[in-house]
Amino acid sequence: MKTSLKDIAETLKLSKTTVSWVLSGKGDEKGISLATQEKVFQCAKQLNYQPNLLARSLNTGISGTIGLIIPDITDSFYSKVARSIEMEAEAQGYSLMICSSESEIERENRMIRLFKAKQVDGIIVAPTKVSKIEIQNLVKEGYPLVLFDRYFPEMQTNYIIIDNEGSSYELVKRMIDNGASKIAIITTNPHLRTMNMRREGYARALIEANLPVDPDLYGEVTFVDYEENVFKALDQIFGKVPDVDGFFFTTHILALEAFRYFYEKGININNGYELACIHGVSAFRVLAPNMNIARMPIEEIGKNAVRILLGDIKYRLENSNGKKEVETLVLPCSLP
Amino acid sequence: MKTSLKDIAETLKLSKTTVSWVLSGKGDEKGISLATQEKVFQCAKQLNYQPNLLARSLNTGISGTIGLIIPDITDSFYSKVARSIEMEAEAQGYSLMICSSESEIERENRMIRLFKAKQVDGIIVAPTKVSKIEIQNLVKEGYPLVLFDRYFPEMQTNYIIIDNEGSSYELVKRMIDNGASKIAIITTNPHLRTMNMRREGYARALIEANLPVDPDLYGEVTFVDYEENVFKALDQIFGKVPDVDGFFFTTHILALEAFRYFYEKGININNGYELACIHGVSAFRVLAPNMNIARMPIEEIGKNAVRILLGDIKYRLENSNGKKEVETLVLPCSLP
DNA sequence: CTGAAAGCGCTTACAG
DNA sequence: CTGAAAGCGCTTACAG
Repeated sequence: MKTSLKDIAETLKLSKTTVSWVLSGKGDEKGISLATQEKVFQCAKQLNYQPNLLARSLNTGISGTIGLIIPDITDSFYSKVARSIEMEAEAQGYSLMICSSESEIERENRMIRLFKAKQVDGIIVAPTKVSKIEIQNLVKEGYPLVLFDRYFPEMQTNYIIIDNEGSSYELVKRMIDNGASKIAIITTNPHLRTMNMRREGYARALIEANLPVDPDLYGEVTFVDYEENVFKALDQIFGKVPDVDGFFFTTHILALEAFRYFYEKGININNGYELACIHGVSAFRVLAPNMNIARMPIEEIGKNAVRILLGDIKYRLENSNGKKEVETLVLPCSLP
Repeated sequence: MKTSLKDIAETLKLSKTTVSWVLSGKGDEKGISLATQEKVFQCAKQLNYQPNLLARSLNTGISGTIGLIIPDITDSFYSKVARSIEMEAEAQGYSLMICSSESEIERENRMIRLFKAKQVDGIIVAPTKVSKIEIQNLVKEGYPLVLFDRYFPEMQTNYIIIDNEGSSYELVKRMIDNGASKIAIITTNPHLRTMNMRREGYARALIEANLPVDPDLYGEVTFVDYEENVFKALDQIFGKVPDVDGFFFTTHILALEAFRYFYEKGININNGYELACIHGVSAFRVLAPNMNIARMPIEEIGKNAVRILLGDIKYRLENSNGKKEVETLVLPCSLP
């Protein structure tokens, strides 16, 4: 049913070699007569020939596919980066396989193994918490790899992160400049370096302004059941510091939940409070038009991830197994 | 560097056949001695053998991969369905390739061709407006295919949609029951059957309640630059019908934009207005806690899409080229 | 200007 | 109980 090179070769009484060369655009280079080339193209079109990319990949060792693993495809940050990566990869002639790890370490490891088995040329991953085993294997094998959003300082890998500390610092500084002095931080997953840095930026801004880093203004929320836990954390903060006058949210998810809290408690958060959040979603334009938002450089992340990965892939092709030195990028957020 | 079946066979002085059988779990069935099996497993583990799935697929004609094409991966509806499909596919032993068509017909066609070239076993697609050529080809070839969200009545395909007319009717009925009588509809892409059905449901509810279907309450927004166009549509409606008392949004995207409008104009939409929307996003819980929302049966869509697709795939394997009759599903939304 | 042959890494009748 | 061989659909030296 499906037509193959062989079918074309047989109908035209040519060799598969010739057909393959013509179809892959090497006709002129290989000095194949225009007449023959024309015949081949004609026949291919007529039989509706579609090359079997699997066979090609098996032969060349190049799949033309890169793998992307993100914690959650429904998270607006990750899905936007995914789109950016898809567009960039496509522009470079690569296709993309996307998988969610669901923040489960075992899923992440499984996905990496799957990608390798499917012979993807390289992998981009926003690693989940403590993910290690398979990422370590990738590093050991010199498999083209780019991490983003999170990274492991003890591992020699390419990575792209945002300037978590600096962005947080700038956000909190703006809140202070606008008059806030009792600024709470609502954060999660403190074991993540990412979150640590955000907390540090927050603290630096406070200290610089001679404000205390008050533990009573620290709201930490476990990620499971975060809906409920955001409420608890806010209850506590309002209990201990009733005149709190600012909130710094380390993620948009926490902020959205907090807005639900404010709404339910009848707190008009857009009046008398300073707000800040890392990463913005469209609902914020309505919910809190004045919130200070550090906008993620989505396009930059996507473009650079693909660029670095393809660089590694190319390098590896040319210097079999040679290991290129890693590239690390700390991108600034755009601030108000 | 990478170990293959051959490497194991050679180190163990066995044939590739034996090794392949053992590793694919057919050792007992083929009567291979436990001693040999043990040796093979040992060696595979030691050499860190990972089968090349490309080679297997080329041989068996089964890639174990299904392709998914959605208009926009950053849209919360589509990304949630994507996640549901990914989970369900994985549970069935399939992996998933996701691509966005970006609502561009040429991209969609290209993606379908790519999927075929990569030999995916079947394709799930939420088609874009007028997409046809390649989908028609798929149908003609009997390629396993499931459409969702949108479909083409003139084509014999599996599809899963929600009950657009019924859900819209129910939503508008609730608004009327709650006292609204001048209900505007804000909609887009009127050439889509989906949107047409939603408008028809809206009209039926009005007519049933002896309310006029007032053209002045009809707000149609082109999808490009919809931000701006939502504002224009609302301006017009308020201009012509100042005492409008309800808004039915046919998509969450339009509603979000409208909330921005209400906010900017200082209209307290949660007071004196009835609201309804097809598909809910988390921000609505804060922006409009009383809005009537028809919740999409995300899990149902995902599960059924995979079930139907795998059914087709299996059927086709067993009856080469036989065409199974198509399955069409109209799922209800859950209503308030 | 064109072709025969080997090989990518698997699986699977067929044979003993 | 195990193996030699063909084949999936390509690409690419090598040869003429």
